Amino acid sequence: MTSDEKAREAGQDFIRDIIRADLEAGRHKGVVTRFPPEPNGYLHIGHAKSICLNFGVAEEFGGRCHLRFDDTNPTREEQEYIDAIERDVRWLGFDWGKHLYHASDYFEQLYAWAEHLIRAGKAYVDDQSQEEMRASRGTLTEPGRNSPFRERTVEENLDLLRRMRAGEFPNGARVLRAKIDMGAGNINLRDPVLYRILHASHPRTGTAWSIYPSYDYAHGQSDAIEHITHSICTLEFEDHRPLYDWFIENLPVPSRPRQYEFARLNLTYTILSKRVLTELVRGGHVQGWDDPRMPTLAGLRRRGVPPAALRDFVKRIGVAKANSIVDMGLLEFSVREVLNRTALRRMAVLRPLKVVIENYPEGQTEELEAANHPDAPDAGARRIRFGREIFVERDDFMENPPKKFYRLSPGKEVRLRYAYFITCREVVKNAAGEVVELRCTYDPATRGGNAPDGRKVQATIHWVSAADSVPAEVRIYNQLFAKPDPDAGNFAADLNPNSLEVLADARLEPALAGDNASEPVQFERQGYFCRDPDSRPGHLVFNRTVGLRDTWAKVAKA
RNA sequence: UGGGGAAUAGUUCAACGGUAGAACAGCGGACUCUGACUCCGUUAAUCUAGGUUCGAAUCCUAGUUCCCCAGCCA
Repeated sequence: MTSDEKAREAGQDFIRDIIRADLEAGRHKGVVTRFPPEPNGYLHIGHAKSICLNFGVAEEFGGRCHLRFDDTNPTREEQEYIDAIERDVRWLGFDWGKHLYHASDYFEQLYAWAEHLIRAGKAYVDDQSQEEMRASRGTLTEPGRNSPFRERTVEENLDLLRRMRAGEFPNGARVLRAKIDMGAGNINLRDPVLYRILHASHPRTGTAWSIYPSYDYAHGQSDAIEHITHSICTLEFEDHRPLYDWFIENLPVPSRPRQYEFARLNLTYTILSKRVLTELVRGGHVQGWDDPRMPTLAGLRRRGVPPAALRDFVKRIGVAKANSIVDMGLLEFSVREVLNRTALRRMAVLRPLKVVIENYPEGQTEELEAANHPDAPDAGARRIRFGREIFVERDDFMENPPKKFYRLSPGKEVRLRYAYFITCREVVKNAAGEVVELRCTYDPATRGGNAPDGRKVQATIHWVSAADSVPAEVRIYNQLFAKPDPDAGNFAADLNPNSLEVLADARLEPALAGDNASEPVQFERQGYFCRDPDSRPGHLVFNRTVGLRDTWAKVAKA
């Protein structure tokens, strides 16, 4: 596909409309975007929306997208996060090529521009304490007051800034502020801070600096240095745009980027806030950043969500300026959509119920053929061993079934997938009255699953051989939060106590012990699963990525 | 009560003065060796009130509701 074709196929959101118009008007030769994470946490699905937008737009319009770390605050940034972010962006399917940058790459230039602003009388060093600054900033409805240090001479400001840089003052002693308008309705324009003193070691610049630029001061100028054409960010930065523009207009920057804002992603039953996700990890509410219940890319990956599903999801939700909350069900749809096409089929019994086939000769076994993917003959088939004793799913048997229950019950005949028709003859219970075993008979004429006499069964159920299946632990994940709109301010109260369900006694068909560990599989009639890295020889662990759509569950509930 | 934004089916997004459309969800049906997949059908929306216009979701006016901003976080 040529880039013209790609551009035509590009989505129809307002960002792409703007870019299309800019290109047609000749305002830019090409489009350059950037994804600018701060390395203070792991990326989550909300970032995936931004990554797909920035990299997607660049690709569609034949431009490029930079990965730039917004590493201006060494007190909360770590190398671990830098590594994780690079890994996650790559995993999502995007490549920044040689365009890996850091705001810290520009510290020297940013500093030079700070002196430039001082010389132009547009910045000054303020000695007020943090409390004094807060008090003089005014409120949402009242204007602020000018700092008593606002009219220092250029020489004094230059001297103080240089000594700030040299590390002569303790943290918090002074800041460099832009001289804009303490009476502005937009609080971001009330002499914002450009530099603060931070005696902290930076992952990249070490202890070379004792002052660090603020986001507002660093971001736009970094964009300009990289010749970013469209600087796409989220809605909360909308009222920073006048400040973004002020710096660009008052500094001799090499290009003229423009900022555009879109609504960040919100998803039901989860919280997309780095602060909350960090607390979930640090507070031990989850096992780590890659806990499969986490909406982090690392968590989704471990859960078995394919990157293609995330990209599909992002395409479906669109890009707009209205705050919204996307139904988690839509993500699940995208996951099933991709996995249904790609995942090989296997049989696994999550909650085993033993079945003895009374008329099947003792000691005899045989091999039956099962398709790896019924809709994709190219995927081939594997052979599975059948014998006198098998396991079926407990949920597939009911002693006193309601009318619409098609599966096994006393006297009822069903098909064992790829095997035989069996009929339930007897129910064996323990002293507590619990069903512990089913005695069934099979029809040898139905080998492979078809009756020569053409008779039908209402249900086909999955099974595994008792002798040949392998034990496994299966982890079922439910929503991390019990409410569709958990309170980020008090998230612990809304946690779902049943977000993790461990099934310790599952039985898998043996192929699953040998299959390529990273491949997703469908456990027939149940859902999509993947092997968890916790697996060890002799102890397999599988994660449920997402269940199959379950119409029966709805019928049963009604 | 300052500044900045946003309001269209249950949800998310289109429609850019000319028949309000899609996806997901829902409902009904067909098919089926997965109660899956697939296919068919179907319910369902322009925040309110005025105005401009032959014609308004779209333009104007007034209002309503919701979101963001008072870090030396990003």
